[in-house]
Amino acid sequence: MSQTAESTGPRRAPTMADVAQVAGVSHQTVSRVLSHHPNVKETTRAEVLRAIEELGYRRNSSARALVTRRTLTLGVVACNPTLFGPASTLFGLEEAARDEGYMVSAVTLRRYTAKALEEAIDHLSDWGVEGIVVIVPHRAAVAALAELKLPFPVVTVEGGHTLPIPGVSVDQDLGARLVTGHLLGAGHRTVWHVAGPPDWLEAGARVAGWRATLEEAGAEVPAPLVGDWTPLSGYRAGQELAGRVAAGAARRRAAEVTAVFVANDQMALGVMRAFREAGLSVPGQVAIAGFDDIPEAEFFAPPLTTVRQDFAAVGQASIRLLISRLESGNAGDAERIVIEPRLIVRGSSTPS
Amino acid sequence: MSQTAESTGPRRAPTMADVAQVAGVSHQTVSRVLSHHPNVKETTRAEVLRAIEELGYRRNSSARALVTRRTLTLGVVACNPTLFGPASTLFGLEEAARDEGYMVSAVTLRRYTAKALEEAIDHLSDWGVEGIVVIVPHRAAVAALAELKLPFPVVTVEGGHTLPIPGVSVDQDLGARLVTGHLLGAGHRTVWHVAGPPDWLEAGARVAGWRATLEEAGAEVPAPLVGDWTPLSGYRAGQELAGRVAAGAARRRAAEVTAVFVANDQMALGVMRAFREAGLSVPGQVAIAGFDDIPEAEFFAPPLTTVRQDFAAVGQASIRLLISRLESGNAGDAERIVIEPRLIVRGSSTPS
DNA sequence: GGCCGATCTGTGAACGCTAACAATGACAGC
DNA sequence: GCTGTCATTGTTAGCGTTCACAGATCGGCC
Repeated sequence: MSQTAESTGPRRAPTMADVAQVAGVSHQTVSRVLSHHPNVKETTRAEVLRAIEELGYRRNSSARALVTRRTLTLGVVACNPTLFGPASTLFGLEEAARDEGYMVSAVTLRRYTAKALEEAIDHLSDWGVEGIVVIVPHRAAVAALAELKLPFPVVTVEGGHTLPIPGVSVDQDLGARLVTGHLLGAGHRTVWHVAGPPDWLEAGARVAGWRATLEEAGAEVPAPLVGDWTPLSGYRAGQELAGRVAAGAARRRAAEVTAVFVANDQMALGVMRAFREAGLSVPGQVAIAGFDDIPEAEFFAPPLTTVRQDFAAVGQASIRLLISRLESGNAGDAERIVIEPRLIVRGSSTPS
Repeated sequence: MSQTAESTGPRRAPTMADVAQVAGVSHQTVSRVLSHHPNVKETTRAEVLRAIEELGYRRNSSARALVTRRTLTLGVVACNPTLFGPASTLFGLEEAARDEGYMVSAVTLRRYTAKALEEAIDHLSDWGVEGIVVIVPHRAAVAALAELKLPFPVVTVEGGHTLPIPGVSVDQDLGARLVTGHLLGAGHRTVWHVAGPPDWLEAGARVAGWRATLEEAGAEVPAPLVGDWTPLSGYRAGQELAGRVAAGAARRRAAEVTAVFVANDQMALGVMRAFREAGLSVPGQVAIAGFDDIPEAEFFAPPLTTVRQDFAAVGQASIRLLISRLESGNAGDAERIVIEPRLIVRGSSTPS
C-alpha cells in the first residue's frame, strides 16, 4: 500500500503481481487460480478472483506464450477467399478453432504463386503459429508445400491424395459422378462439361468423375471446355456450347449438346445467360447442373441443380486434423479426411 | 563450441544467444542487426546474417511482444462473413494490415447478439490485439460497442454516423438516391422498395435515401417490404409485389408496381424469380435494381442494375483509420471515412 | 601525449508469466 | 513427541527479447 500505490499514473495494465498484492497472496497463487489448479483453498480462490475483478486484470498472452512455448495460434492461408467455398471453410474453421481455445490468423492470397505462398507462410511463422491450414487448392501449391520443410504441422484443404500431406477434402469425384449420373439417368445421351482451371485439383477431380461416369455408361466423352470459375468464363463457354447446339443438330446425334455439367455454380450462371441469349431454353433444350450449391443457386432462372459441399464441415475437420497432429508431435501418417457431397436436384435439369 | 554444442538433441529453436555465439558477437548486436540499427559495422552485420542463415534463426515474437508491449496484431469481429460484402471487406483489410506489418486475427459471429459480440471481443483481448475492426453493422451492436470501455481502439465498418466511434462506411444514402433517381428518370411514377432487416444500419440508410429521393421528386412513397438479405426473403417479397401488380392495375395508377429497388443483389435475385414465376417480365413490366454488385449480378437473368460498393477500399480504409488511432494513442475525434458507391446500370432496369 | 567526439559493441536488468522446488501447517498414527 | 503425508502457499529461476547504459575503439586535432 505504500510504495506501489501511485494514484494517477498513466496506468499500465495490471500484472499478476498487482493482483497478488491486492489479494494478499503470492503471484504464483494467482497463476494457480487462473489455471484452475486444484490445490487452492476456496477462500483464497475467491479472494484472488475478487482482486482480479477489481483490477480488471487479464493475463498477458505474450508472457504466457514465452514461457509455455505455446502461442495457441493457428494460421490459415487462403486463396480467392471471397468465393463462397473458401469463405465458408474459413469461417467454419475459425469457429472450430475458437472452440478448442485457439486463435486463428489468416493470410489471403490474391492469386497463387509459389512466392506468394511462401511469403504468406513466412508471415505466419513470424507470428509464431503452431500450425497452419492451407486452402490453396492448386496442384502446384500442394507440390510446393510438400517440398517445404516446416517446423510445424500443415494441413491442406482440397489438397488431393497423391502427396504425403494430411488434409481434408470433399469427394469431388463422387460429386461429379452423382451429377453426371443424374443427367444420364434423365435420358441424355451424353453430358458436356465446363471444367475449372486445370491447375486446380478440384477441377481435375470433377473432370475425372464426369469422364469415368460417361465411360462406364458407354457414352461418348466430349472434349471439356475450360473456365476459370467466374461467371464470365462460364458465359464464354456457354456461347461456344450454344453454337454447337445449332451446328450439332445438323451433325451426328451422339455429341449433341443436351446436358451440361458445369464445374461450379457461378460458371453455370454464365452458361445459362449465354443459352438464354442464344434463345435456348433450360432445361427444355439443354439441361444444366452446377457444383457447390451457393446460396443463390436455388433462385437462379431456372433454379440450379448442383452438388452441395459442406464447407463448414471441411473447416471443422481441418482443425481437428491439425490439432491432432499438434498433439501427436506431427508424427504418423498423412491422414486424410474425406467428406461426402450431396446432389441437389432442381429445375435446371428436370423438365418442369 | 565446448559446452553448448550438443550434437543431436531434440533441437530447440535457436535463440538470439545461439546466433550471437556462432557469429562471435553479443546477443545485443544480433538484435541490432535485426532491427536495422545504423551503428553496426558492415562486416559484423554480414557475419551475423550469415549465422542467422546458418541456424535458420527466427525472432521469437512472444518475447519481442513481451518487452516491446506491441503484439502487432489486430482483431476483426465479423458477422455473416460468407456474404460477399463482409468477406471482401475482411480480405481487403487483411491485406492492408499485412502491408503495414500487422497480423490479423478474425472472430466470426454466426448471428449478432450482445453476448456473442462481447465474447468475441473478449477472445481477441485475451490474445492481446492492439485494436479491432468491427464489421457487425447492426444498430444494436454499435450501440453496445459505444458502451463498452475498451483499453484499445475500435473502428467500425458501416457503423453509422450517430455514435462517437470512428468508422468507415459506404455512402448508402447516396447509393439509394442514385438508384432511385435512375429508376424515376427512366419514367417510373414511383419506385417500390424491398428493404433489409430494420436493425441493420445499411438497410436504414438505403430506405432513407430511397424515401428522400421519392419525396423530392414528389412521387408517392409506398410502404417498403422487409427482407433479411437472403434470396428467399426476396422471393417472398417478390411474390407479394407480383400480387400487387395484378391488383394494382385495377386500382389507382400512382402506386402501381413498375419499378423496384431491392436493398441487395441476393434479394433482388429472389424478387426476379418470383416475378418470373408470376409471368411478369423484367424489365418489360417491372424494372428492378439491387445493391452491392456481387460478381454474379452481371449474369442474372436479366443482368442486374445495382450499386457497386468498393469493399476492398472499405477494408483498407478501416485499417488506415485503426492504425492512425493506434499511433495517436486513440485520442482525438471519432473520425469517419465515407466511400462513394457507384451506380451500375444493366438490363434489369432498361428496356432491351 | 592527451583529449574529444563519433562509432561500434557489450553488460545487466527488465518485461510478465509458469515450472520446479521448497516451505509451512494440519492432522493422523505410532 | 516424532514422523509421514497431504494440502496449501511461497520462492526462485528462467523463457528470449529489447532498452538503457557503460565500455571500447578509432581518428583527428591541439
